Parts: sequence; structure tokens; C-alpha cells
Amino acid sequence: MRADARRNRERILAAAEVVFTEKGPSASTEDVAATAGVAIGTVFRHFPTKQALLQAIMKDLLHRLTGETSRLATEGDPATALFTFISHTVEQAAQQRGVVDLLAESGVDVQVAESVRALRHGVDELLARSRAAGAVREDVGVDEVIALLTAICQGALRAGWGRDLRHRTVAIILDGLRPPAHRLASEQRPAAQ
Amino acid sequence: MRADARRNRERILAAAEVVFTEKGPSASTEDVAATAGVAIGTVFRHFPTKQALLQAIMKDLLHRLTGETSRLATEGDPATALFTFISHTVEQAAQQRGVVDLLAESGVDVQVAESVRALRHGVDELLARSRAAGAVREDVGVDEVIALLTAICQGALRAGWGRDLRHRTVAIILDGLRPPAHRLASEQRPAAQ
Amino acid sequence: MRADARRNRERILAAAEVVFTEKGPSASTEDVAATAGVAIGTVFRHFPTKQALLQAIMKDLLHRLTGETSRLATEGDPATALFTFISHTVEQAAQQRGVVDLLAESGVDVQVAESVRALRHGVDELLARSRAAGAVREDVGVDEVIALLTAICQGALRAGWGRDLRHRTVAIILDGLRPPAHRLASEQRPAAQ
Amino acid sequence: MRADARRNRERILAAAEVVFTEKGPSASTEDVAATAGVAIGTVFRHFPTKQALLQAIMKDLLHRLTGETSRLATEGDPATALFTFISHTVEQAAQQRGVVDLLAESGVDVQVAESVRALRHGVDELLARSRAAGAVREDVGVDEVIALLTAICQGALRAGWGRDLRHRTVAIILDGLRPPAHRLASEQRPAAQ
DNA sequence: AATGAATGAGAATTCATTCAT
DNA sequence: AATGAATGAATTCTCATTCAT
Repeated sequence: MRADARRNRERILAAAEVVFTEKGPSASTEDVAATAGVAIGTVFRHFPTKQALLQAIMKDLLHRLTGETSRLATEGDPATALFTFISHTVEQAAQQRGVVDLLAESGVDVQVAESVRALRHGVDELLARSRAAGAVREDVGVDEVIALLTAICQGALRAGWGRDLRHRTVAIILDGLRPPAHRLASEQRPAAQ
Repeated sequence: MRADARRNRERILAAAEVVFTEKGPSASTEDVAATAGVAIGTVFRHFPTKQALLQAIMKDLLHRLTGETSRLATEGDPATALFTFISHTVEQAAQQRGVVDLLAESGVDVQVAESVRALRHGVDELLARSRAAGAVREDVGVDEVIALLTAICQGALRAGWGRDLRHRTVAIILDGLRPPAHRLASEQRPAAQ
Repeated sequence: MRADARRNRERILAAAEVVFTEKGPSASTEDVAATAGVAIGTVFRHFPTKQALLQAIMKDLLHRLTGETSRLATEGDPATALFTFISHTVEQAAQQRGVVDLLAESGVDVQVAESVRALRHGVDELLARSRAAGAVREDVGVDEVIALLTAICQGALRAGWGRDLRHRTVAIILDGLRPPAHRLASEQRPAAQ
Repeated sequence: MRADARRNRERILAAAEVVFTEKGPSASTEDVAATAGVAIGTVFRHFPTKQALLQAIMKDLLHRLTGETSRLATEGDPATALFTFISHTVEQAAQQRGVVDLLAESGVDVQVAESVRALRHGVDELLARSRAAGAVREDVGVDEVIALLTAICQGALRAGWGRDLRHRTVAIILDGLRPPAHRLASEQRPAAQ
């Protein structure tokens, strides 16, 4: 691929994230093209279908998240790595409405399945370490963690939760994951508004 | 309003719930009309805009939920009423894809604000009672509860969580709401699959 | 169907015949709409697909032709009915470029198959009578007749044969269909230009 | 022109014949390029327009046919040369859908006029010889012959006539060209299926 | 009030053609 | 000369909404 082509591909992906974040997944491809400063044909040359474009964004996102799980797994404190990951992700999501929309919306077909698997694997590792460190209940599985994470990200975005609400909501969930002995006392929780 | 007009209004609302539940919020108004067995013009006579139709469904849903909070507030065990409400709602949501989609999708503008307020009030009451009974932490507010409820409903629908995953996810949240002394031991939680 | 709807349907069909006749089957649906004096949506309401529109025209044409076979079978001279039919059809075709284009072009699928069968039946009847009258060779079948007819119509249209050429070409074919005893002498044939 | 340029020109022409034969004249130029194994720009460097490419193919075809007329004129039996030519051409056409499509489709404008003239000349020669040998009626002209040939080729292709139907159809036409004394008896004609 | 036909502004996608590399 | 990326007009089809019957 030529240099200019790759550059355009990046610009389109970036534009798509912005546009879909602002207007939801039903924003038009035309809009993405305009934002990227390219002609509509260029978008379709790089992503032959709107679906393909959406999936590309998803893959990107999933890849970035998976990257963070690896980083935390090696560098972070095992006891808190999972909690950090969840908190970070929710915060980031707050800036990425459309992307997460897609995560749910569009048929998460074979194309992205692999990326999803990769992320699941990364989260599972964090979970295992936290469990080993006694920071997470024994009876909690990856599926619940990912389910909660997804749900909270969606909620944060769609309903446009503010920072405070986000923090308090996440706090409740993190506490729900902890074994009784590790639960936070009231004064350690984010204060209600 | 004539009797047959009122009857049509009901049929349209019912049809809309079915159609949007099955096909998501981008299902066409024509589809709703066909399901309701009326002509497209009739739908627009009752609901001047697709948005208006969506909002009407939301109001309906919110109204029903608010009704359940009242019922539980008077009849239920104060200690468990809130938890019952959350569990029930999530289960119901699993059968109502489109409706909850809308809850998020369409800007929850002025039109439904009042219904939302009513629900919030109902939930607040349940929360107060649960708190008074010592079943919920002191530092948990209505906003978090509603936020979590919404997020979980969305997640359950969009991602199509199965019954088990739903239960385990809800269990984590409920535990996060409990004061340390009331937390459930592992064996009281739904078992992982 | 309402009166105005039926009127529009007719106008669209008529416009489509004109447009496709002039510009070939790749003329745009938009063009048909403009010629018919309706909005594009109206065309698609009546014919949900471009294919459907093309097929509707074909059916119309086939139906008209079948009608002529019936008329000739009852009213015409058995000895010449088939020849009259062929000559007439070719002449008409000369005014109907696009229509015949379609006859070939677009997948003659199930939709039109029945109409084709009807025409085949009508032609078969004419052929049987001519054969019985000794005006057509015993070894000629319907398939050849229809094949020749189609081919000549196409040729006449596409290549824009003039009247004379059309007549002389048809004359050769008709002679090919005759038993030796009935062949026309030179002076009975259309003169070369 | 460079050697590799000439080689590319040939490859493009060959690819175009294949592609248009398989997918009809509306096949994309990209498709031709891909089949030829060159970039799209190269196609347009050699043929500045899709039309130009189509015309080039036509010229090629016409040239080959003209070649066959010459061969038959010198080598063949004068009495049957024309008939052989017609039969051969129809058979070949059956393998060349797209090409003949084009023959009709694209306005046979000035560009190819010369090639057409050449073919006409060749056919005329065959016709003259057959006439001289008494194998073709005196009142048949080149135009009719070419008209019939074109029509049958088109028909054979578009409608996808099978071998049998092709033969019987051609037989009728050839008989129509013969003077009465030379007509074939039933048993000499291809049998109906 | 109900009907359902008409409208027309998009939306996704294709493709001939141009042009920078 | 070749490459292949970019362009953008055109095309088919959808759907919310209006309006004549």
C-alpha cells in the first residue's frame, strides 16, 4: 500500500471514530468521508462496506484494550490490575460513544470474533491474577466481568453519565467483585454528589 | 377521541413494542402499521413523528416500571424490595430489546422527562426502605441504582446474555450494593456455568 | 387499488416503454419517473425493483402478442396466419427497442415464465394450423419459430434495420418455413433496394 | 510503442474478450484489468475509453470473420462456402456472448465502420460465388445475409439456444436462401428434438 | 378518522476516468 | 510506461412524512 493510501486509511478511521462517536452508528458514510477530507469513493475503496468500516473501528478498539490488559498484567499490581483496567476502560469509553454502540449493534460476526477472543483472554489473565492475590471473589468468571464492563461502558456513553456518577457506579461494581474481607468502607468510596 | 380511535392507538403501541423489540429501533413505521393492521396514515395521525411513537413506548414502559416500584413499596419486604425490582426489571428487559434500545437511542428529551422523574421517585422510595432496613449501603444513591439498572438492561439485551450470565451479573451488582455485613457467601450466589 | 394509483401505474409502464426503447435497458429508473411525471418513490412503490419494472413491461408485451395469436387463430386464414403474425410482430418490434432488449437481457425468471408459456402456446396453435393447411413444412417446430422470431425482432431493433431490409429478411425466413411446393418466386418477394 | 506495451495491449484485449463474454458488456473495466493482470491505469492508457476498448474488440472480431470469408472464398466449394460461413459463425458466436452483445449495444459508430465494410465485402464475395453456382437465389442481397447472421448470432447467445435448436434454426434460414430447386427434403434437415 | 398513494431527501454502493507516485 | 489511489457523478432503493380520496 502506498504512503498516501495508508495515510488516508488512518484519516478515515479517525474520522469514522469521531463521526460515529458524535452521531451514533447510523451516521452516514458520506459524513465520515467529509470529515476525513476525502471523497466518498475513497472510503469505499478502503472499506468496501459500511459494516467493514464499523468492524475496523471495533477491531482497533478491541486491540487497544487488549494491549492495555497485557501492560497491566506485566507491570501492574496484581491485586488492583483488573480494577484499574475496568476503571480506565469506562473512562475512555465516555469519549467514544459510537464505537461502543457498534460493539453491540452491528452483527459481531466472524470478522471481529478473533479480536473479541483476544480481549477475553487478556481480561481473563487479569482476573486470574487478582483472584490469586485474593482481591476478587473466587466465584466470579470472565464472562461476568466482560458483561459488566460492556454494560457500564454502554451506559456511560449512551446516557451520558457525568464523571461522578461514573465513578460511583464503577465503585459499586468493583465492590461486588471483591471478597467480603476486601470491601471498601464508606469513606473509601467516591462521595455521592 | 372516538372509541375506535382509542382502540387503534392501543393497537399501534402494542405493535410498535413488538416490532421494535424484534427488529430494533430502525424498524420502519410501515412495519409497525402493518403489524397493527392499520394504514400508515393512521400511525402518523396518532403519533405525529416516529420519535413521538418511540417516546410513547418509553413512557409506557417507564409507567409500568414505576407501577412495580409502588407495588413493591407497599407489599414487599423492605429489605429485599429493591433487589427484587432490579432482578425483575432485568429479566423483563431481556424480552424487550427494541424498547430499551430506544431508552438510550432517542434523546430522552423533555417529553419523557416526567416519566423518568416518576420512576426515579419510585426507585428512590425502594432504596430508602432498603437502606432503612440495613440491606443497602448508606452511601448508595438513586442515580447509581438507575444507572446500573439501565446499563444492565441494555447489556442483557444488546449482547443477548443468557439467563445464567444475567443472574451472575446481577448478583455481583446486588452484592456491591450491600453493606459488608450482608454480603452473600459464595454458595448463596448463582453458580458459574 | 385507487383510481389515481392505477393511472400512475399505467403512466409509469408507458414511460418505461418509451425510455427503455430509446435508451436501452440501462436507462435509469429516475429517468422513467421523470418521463412519467411522478416522483422516484412512486415508481418503486409500484415496482419494487428495477427488474420488476422490466418484467412488467415484458409481461405486457408477451400478453399483447399472445392476444394477437388468438385473434389470428380464430379470424385469419390458416395458411397465412403464422406468416402474418411473424411479419406483424417484427414490424411492431421495430418501434420497441428496449422492450425486446429486455426480453433477452434480464433473467427471464419464474415471473415471466408463465407469460412466455402462454405465447408459446399461441404460436404453436398458429403453427399447427399452417402445417395442416400445407403452408409450413412438417419438420418445423415451435421452438425454431419462436427462436427466429426473437432473433429477427432483436436484430431489427438493435441494428435499426429499415423497412425494406426488414421485409426482405422476413421473406427469406418465411420461405425457409415453406414446403418446396409453396415457395415464392422471385417476383413475389420484396425487391432488393 | 515498446515491446512490453504491445504485449500489454494484447493481454488486455484478450482479457476483455473473456470478461465481456462471461459477464456481458456492463462488466467493469477494473474486472478486465484484473483479468489481464495489469493495473486499471494501463487499460486506460491503451484504450482511452471503455467504448474504445469495446470497439477494439469488435474490430478484432470483424477482422477474424473477414479473414474467414477470404479463406472460404479461395479454398471452399463456391456452392456451400456461404452456408459454411454462416454455420461456423453462429457456432462460434455461441461461445462469445459479450462480444456480440457489444456488436449491437454500442453504437456502431465511425470507428468500426471500416471493419464492418470489410466484412460486408467478404460476405458479398461469398454470396456472389454461391449465386453464380446456383446455390443461392438471385434476389438475395448482402444486407439480408448479414442481417440474418447478426440476428441469429444474437439470438443464439442471448437466449442461450442449445446446439440442436441452433442447427434447426440455421437450417430454416439456409433453406430460405436457396432457390426452390435446391431446397432440402425433410430427411436432410436436422431432426427436431 | 382512516386509508394508502405520492413525495423526495438521503443512503450505500459502483465505476469510468484522472492523476500523483 | 505502469501503477493503483482518488475522484465524484450516477444509480438503486428506503423511509419518514404529507395529502388527496
